[in-house]
Amino acid sequence: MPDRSTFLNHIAYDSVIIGFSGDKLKILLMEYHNTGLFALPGGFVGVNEDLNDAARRGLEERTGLTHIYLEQFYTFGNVSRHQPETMYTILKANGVDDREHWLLGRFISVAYYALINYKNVVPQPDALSDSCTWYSIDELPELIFEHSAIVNKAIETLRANLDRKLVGMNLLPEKFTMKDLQQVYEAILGKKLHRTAFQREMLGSGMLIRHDKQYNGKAHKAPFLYSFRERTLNQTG
Amino acid sequence: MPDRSTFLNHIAYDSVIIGFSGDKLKILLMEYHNTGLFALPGGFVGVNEDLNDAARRGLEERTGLTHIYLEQFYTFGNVSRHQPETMYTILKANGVDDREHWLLGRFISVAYYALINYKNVVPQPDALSDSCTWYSIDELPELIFEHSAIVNKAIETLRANLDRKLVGMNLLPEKFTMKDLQQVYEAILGKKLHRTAFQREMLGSGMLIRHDKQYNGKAHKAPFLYSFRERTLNQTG
DNA sequence: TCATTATTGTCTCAATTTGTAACAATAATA
DNA sequence: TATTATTGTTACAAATTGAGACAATAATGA
Repeated sequence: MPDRSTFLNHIAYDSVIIGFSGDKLKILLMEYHNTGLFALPGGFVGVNEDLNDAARRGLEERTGLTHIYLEQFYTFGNVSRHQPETMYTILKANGVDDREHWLLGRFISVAYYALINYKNVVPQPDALSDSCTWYSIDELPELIFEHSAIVNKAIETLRANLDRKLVGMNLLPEKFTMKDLQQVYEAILGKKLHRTAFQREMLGSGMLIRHDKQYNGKAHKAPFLYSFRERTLNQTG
Repeated sequence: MPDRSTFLNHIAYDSVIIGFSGDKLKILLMEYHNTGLFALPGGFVGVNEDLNDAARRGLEERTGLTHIYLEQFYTFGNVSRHQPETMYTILKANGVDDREHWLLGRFISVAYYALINYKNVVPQPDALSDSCTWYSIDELPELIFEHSAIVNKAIETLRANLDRKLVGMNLLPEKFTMKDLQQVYEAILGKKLHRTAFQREMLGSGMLIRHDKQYNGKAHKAPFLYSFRERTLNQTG
């Protein structure tokens, strides 16, 4: 249980951890013990810890991965977010019955999104929650606080940032086909793209390296595998 | 002097208030009494106040304007930002000699930028400062905390958002010439644009309304005045 | 009154980029 | 060996962009 004296009061962070599988974006959600309440993974900022470091630490604790694309995108601070009853339910379900607990106060939440290759991840529930699982972006359960709004704004931001190239490379494995890459773009933009124009643009950008072909046992021409020329990570700050 | 009990501890906001005059971007800075210290205008969040409302309230107090384009763009929370000695200097210069004052604690700062027509503004110093003045973006004095980094990131964000059209309309008066508009774009992008291509793009976008000509007494063809088709304001949140 | 000056609005044309389709290449299969 | 389902490349029209030419003015001043 987080201790009041080691964290900055009134400040939290929440992370929208985004993965990609086949054709859909997925998000990591936590479910709290015996409550049926779902939330984004998040945490608090140590009194001697940089804000962005705190978010990164929390992400590592949750996913076990250390070098991850993480970007701060907005800070949520509406009074209506403050739902002490909900938080009290969670605390009580964890054996903490304290009406004066510091977590019942009002918190401002700094929101981040992370992009990861979801096959590499074994989600780790924290002390308060009993599951930490991937959910498809279009089949999310109801979330506590204003976490649904946070997810929506994360997707919106991701869309707007797609052209800055950093996105695809963090959602795919080291090597991938042109079709894989196009599916990532389509999942983010929510629309179909023209195959040959997409291929031309990607090849023309010079950001891809072509490798051997991938023989996948299907009855048609085998696609090339590609990787990104340089991995750019740790965009926080 | 802000009171501890009426504001959320550890949380502040700072605003980069951007105006445009002729050919340069300008920023509002405050100078604290008898200290020679410069800072961005900022403030704190009331215990029952939405974060974005707090920033807007502070902006109104500072400029006297009520309908202003205001956008949250990043939250700064590095430990190195915490400089209690600097804050103590400011407090002491204002007659507050209290080593335990709440403002000496560590603060996370949510940063906003605002776009305004700077001719409409009469800057209002607050209780702690004795001047609140426009400075050219390329002639800023040294700023306290990490306020210089905040300014840089604001300009960077503004540049990235320029294509979303909302920018120019908030930096110019109701009616303006095509040249005025081009100068705003050039000041933000930091580079010259091709006159006729710019004109074609702006006219083609359909976002401008053409009005009468402006006879400015110069020995050449008089330019048309334009206005934006719809004013879009209050983008916070 | 009339040429001069500085700037504006429009037009033209080439260069580049984009949208769309055609087509040949090729792994596996029957 | 023909068939099938893709993939990589090429081709070409359509649209956009870059850069300049040029005519249309407001004021000035001879």
